[in-house]
Amino acid sequence: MTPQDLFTREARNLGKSARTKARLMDAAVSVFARDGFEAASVNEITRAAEVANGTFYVYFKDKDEIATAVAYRIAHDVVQQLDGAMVGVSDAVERVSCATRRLLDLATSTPQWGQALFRAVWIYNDLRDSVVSYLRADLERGVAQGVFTVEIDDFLISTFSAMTMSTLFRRLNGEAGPDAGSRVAQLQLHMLGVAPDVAKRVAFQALDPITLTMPVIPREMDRSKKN
Amino acid sequence: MTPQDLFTREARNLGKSARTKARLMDAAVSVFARDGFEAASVNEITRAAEVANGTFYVYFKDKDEIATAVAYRIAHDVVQQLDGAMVGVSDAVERVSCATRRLLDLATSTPQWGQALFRAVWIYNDLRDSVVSYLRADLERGVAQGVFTVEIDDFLISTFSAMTMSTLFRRLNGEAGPDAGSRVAQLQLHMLGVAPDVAKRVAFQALDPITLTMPVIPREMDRSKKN
DNA sequence: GAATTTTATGAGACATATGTCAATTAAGCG
DNA sequence: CGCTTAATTGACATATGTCTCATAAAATTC
Repeated sequence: MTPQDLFTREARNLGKSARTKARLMDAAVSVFARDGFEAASVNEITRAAEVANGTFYVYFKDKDEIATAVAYRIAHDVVQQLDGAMVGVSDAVERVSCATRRLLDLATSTPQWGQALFRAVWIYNDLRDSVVSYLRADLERGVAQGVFTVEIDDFLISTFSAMTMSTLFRRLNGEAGPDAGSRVAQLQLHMLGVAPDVAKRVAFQALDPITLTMPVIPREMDRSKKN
Repeated sequence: MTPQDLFTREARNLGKSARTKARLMDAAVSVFARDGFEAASVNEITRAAEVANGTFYVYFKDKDEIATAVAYRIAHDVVQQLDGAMVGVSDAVERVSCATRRLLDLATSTPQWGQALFRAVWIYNDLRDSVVSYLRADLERGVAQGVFTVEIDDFLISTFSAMTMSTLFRRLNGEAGPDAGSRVAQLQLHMLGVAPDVAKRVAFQALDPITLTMPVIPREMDRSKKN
C-alpha cells in the first residue's frame, strides 16, 4: 500500500469487506490514471488490487459502477478541500483566483487522483457541475462587486472551467510548470475584465501553504449488504 | 455513401484500391466520431466500410495507422481551409477572432470531421501544433501592433487553444449554440488584453459567408503499392 | 472448537478483438 | 476470350475480456 492508497487508508479500521472494496477502488484509481477509463479492464483492476477476478463482482456490477463510485467520491473530497481552503476569503477576485490555484495544487499533489478527477469530469457532466458549483456564486459575487465586467452564464462558466481543466491536464503531463496555476488564474481574470495590474498581483500573490492532502474521513460503517 | 464521405468522393475517379482505401478512411472517421478512438475496433470500421475484415490489413497495419492517416489528412485540410478564409485580413485582432470562428464553423458544418479533428488534436501533439501554427504568428503580430498586452508563449497558446477546442467540443455536443464562436472569440480577446468594446465589435461582426466545406482535392495517383 | 455466516477464489462459458493466409473473385489486357 | 495480376474474402489461430457459480477459505458466533 502506497501513501496514495487513500481509500484503503480510510478503511483500515473497518470490516474486511469494506477494506477489500477500498483496495479495489484504489486500484481502480491508479489503473484509470494509467490506462484511461476506456482502456482499463476489470482484470487489470483486480490484478492491481491483488484479489481474484471474481471478487470484483462481489462489490461492483461492472467497470462503470466502480468508476462512478470512485469519481463521485473524489469529486466530493476535492470540493470539500477547496471549500475548506477558502474560508475567510471574501474578495471575489481572490476567491476565483484562489480556487483555480488550489485545485491545481491539490490535483498535482496527488497526481493519480488528479488524473482520475480530470477523466471523471470529462465523462460525467453532473460531476463537473458539482466541482464547479461554487464557481458560479463567486463569479456572480464579482459582478455584484463591480470587478467582473462580463455576463455570467453557462457558456462563460464552461469556458472558464475548460481553462482550468486544460491546465490541470498539462500540469499532470509535465507540459506546464509549478506557476501554471498562477498563470491561468491571471488569464482568467483578464478574461473576466479585471484590470491587468490587479490580475497579476492577485494571481501571483503567495498562498498560505494550507496542507492540501485528501483527508478522506471515514463516514460509513460496513455497508456491504448485497442488494 | 453519404455527402460526409469525403475521402470516397475524392477517390471516385481513381483506381479500385484507392477507392477501397478511401471507403475505409471515411468509415474510420465516422466510427472514431461515434465510438471514440479507444473504443473503436477494426471490425467496426470494416463493417461500416462494408468490406471484409481481412481487407483492412491490406491497406493499414493496424488501427493506429489508419487513425494517423485520417487525422493528419483532416488537420491538413482544416489548416488549408482556414488559411484560405483569411487571405486579405491583416488586422491581428480580426485574424485571431476570425480563425477561432472559422474553425468552429468549419468543424460544425461537417461534424464527423469536427469530432475526428477534436480527438486527433487531443492525441497527437504535433498535430495540434500544426493546426495552431498560424496562431502564434497572429498573436505576435498583435503584440507588435500593440493591441495584445500579454506575453506570447507556449502556455498562453495552449490555454488559448483549449478555449477554442472546448468550445468545439460543446458545440458538437449541442451544449453551445451558433454564437459560440463569437462568444469564445470575445473572451479570448479579453484575455489577450483587447478593450471590451473592440472585442465585442470584432468578435460579433458578420463574417462573409465563404463556402467552408472540406474540398478534398485529389492529389495523388493510385499509390497502393504495398511496402 | 464446532457450526454458521461472510468473503474470496478461479475455472469455465461466452463474447469479441486482432492479424494471417490460402482460396476465391474481379479487373485489366493482348 | 483466356491469361495474368490485383483485390477481396472469411475461416482460423490466438488473445483478451466479461461475468457466473460451485467450492474453498476465513471470520464470527455460540
